[in-house]
Amino acid sequence: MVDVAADAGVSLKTVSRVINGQPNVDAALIERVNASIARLGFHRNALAASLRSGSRDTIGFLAADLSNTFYMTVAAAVSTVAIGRGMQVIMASSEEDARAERTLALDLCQRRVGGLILVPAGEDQSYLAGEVAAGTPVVFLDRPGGGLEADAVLIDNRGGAHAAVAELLRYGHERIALLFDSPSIFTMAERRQGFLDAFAEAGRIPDPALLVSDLHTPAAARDAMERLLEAEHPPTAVFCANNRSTIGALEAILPRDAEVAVTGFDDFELAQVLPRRIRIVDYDTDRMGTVAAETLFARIDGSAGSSRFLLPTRLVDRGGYGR
Amino acid sequence: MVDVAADAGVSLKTVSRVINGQPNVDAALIERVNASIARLGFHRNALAASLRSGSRDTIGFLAADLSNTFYMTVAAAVSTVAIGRGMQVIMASSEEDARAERTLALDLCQRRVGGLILVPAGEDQSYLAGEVAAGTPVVFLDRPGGGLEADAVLIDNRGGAHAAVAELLRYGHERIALLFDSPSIFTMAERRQGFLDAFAEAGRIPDPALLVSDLHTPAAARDAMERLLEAEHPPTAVFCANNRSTIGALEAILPRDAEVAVTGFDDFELAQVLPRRIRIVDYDTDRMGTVAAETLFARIDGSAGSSRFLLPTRLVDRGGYGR
DNA sequence: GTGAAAGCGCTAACAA
DNA sequence: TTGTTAGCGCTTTCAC
Repeated sequence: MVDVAADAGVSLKTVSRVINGQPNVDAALIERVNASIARLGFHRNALAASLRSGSRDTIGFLAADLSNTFYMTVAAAVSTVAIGRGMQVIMASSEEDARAERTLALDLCQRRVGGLILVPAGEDQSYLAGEVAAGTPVVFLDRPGGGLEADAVLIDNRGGAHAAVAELLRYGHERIALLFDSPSIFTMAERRQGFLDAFAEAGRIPDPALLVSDLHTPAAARDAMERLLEAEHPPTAVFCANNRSTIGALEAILPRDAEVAVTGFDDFELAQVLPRRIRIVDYDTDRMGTVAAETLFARIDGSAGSSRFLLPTRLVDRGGYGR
Repeated sequence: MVDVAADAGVSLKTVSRVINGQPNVDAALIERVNASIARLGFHRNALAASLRSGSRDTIGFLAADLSNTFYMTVAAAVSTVAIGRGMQVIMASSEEDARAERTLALDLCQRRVGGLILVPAGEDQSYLAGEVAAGTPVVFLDRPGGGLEADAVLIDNRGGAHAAVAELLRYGHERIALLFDSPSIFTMAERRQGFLDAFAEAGRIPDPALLVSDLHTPAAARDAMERLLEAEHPPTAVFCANNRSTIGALEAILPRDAEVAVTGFDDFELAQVLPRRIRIVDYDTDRMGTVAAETLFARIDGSAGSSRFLLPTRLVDRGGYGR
């Protein structure tokens, strides 16, 4: 910038004004400065600007698992909102590791992000208290954080699962299987609770033999479903608590054309072209990202308090062209 | 940092050394400094460190469409490599707009990213020449850039399409439809060329009535496929140049159980549970991100020249439990 | 409307 | 092993 100023025969400050489009600069000078900028191939250093002005022009997005398209979709929505505000998003992933979460979150804060959207991998986020107090707001996404007062944007996991299972019970299903991942994951515990709520409400007791946990992959869910189908008293319906479970269950059910009603939490690509009709607990992933970003920006802009958003779910049909 | 130094009764530089884990500091001083850091709740400003040292600790990833899971998967792989090097990824998307691409790319450079992985939306990236010359390497991803000497990591679109269509021809298909998006998109033009190559090699001429372009959505592909099926001379096979086309074609074919062999470019979730066997031109998306990131880091580390990686494809079976 | 000087928070270079 | 000084590139403050 010094060189540009010298080249254009103006002061540093005038160059700064031109670069930042500030008013009260003579049109002729603007011309001259711009010419010098072009001639010298000058490129402003946004880091230095940020350092001096104290402004923050990025936000951090810390997912739990970048290979999960769900978080990616949310990240895309967050990015759209951020770019609309002239900010950009630094993206990282804890890969479900609490230590990595902590390291990355603190690292993002060191980079002076204006705020942080965080999918907690660990139980305790009190390590961020200092940052929040120092003016870096945090919004929890998908799971509530622990040990830290902050906004949270969640899906109505329990309500969605409850509605899905209540429907199956209403249709007369007595033996409903539940396929899910580890109950230590917040969303899984909530969805299982919704399942149990529906049974309790109907005055029924689920068969413990039909509840299968720790299914991390579609293949595991497929094997579990096959075992259930081959058991003495197979289920007449199955509730799959995430899309990996649903896909696995279908891989077991479709080839043998088993008589099992399928309801799954989470929509997925191609659910439309399935040969049989299934029910899906759907929600608006984009909206989740948008709400999280807007909440964060509201905090950045100084709004106080902390709130918890519970995004609604709805039961929809998928597939079924064959029937 | 001044406060920490004062609190610990040491100089600024000693605090700096402790923070950066530099050697040759007395253990007792390290203790004292760390105690002061904790007491004062000090947080290092990575921007200032970066400004002074000239080091760069982020890379930019500029996708063309964040809602496309393909780019997200690549971004995840890039992020993994970057974090392994202690760097982080700033992510943005041009949403297929050349002007937005330019603005965002230059903005990332102003943020002093150490390098840029770019999916070109426009034809011409010569606007980055200054940045590249000034030491910000660029790697093109998925599409080659224009007007700029830089590495590119591409899929073997043409070869993959050629192999797929050659196989269909070998199996005796004469009337093969081609469903694809806009030929102005590099990958689409290449895949179409592969299709034509296979015909030329076999000494055949494709029926122009069976080549349908500008299918941006599964719904458009479905409609196109329906029209083809209802025409006087329907195709006996279809090659779908991307997964949106494949999904749309299946939505038309499966409900009427039409006798059409399906081959598609790009794998997709749930391809496994399709009721009929299809062929897919598959490739390693993760590897694409890894190669791009590693190429970028090699340039950052000073390797010279520019190379073009052509990632291989392979033909695989999907679905088909029903037959 | 324009410019000079100070300083954001840190690290490099050099000195002790 | 520790400290001093200068300065990264920019914006702020305030004077003109």
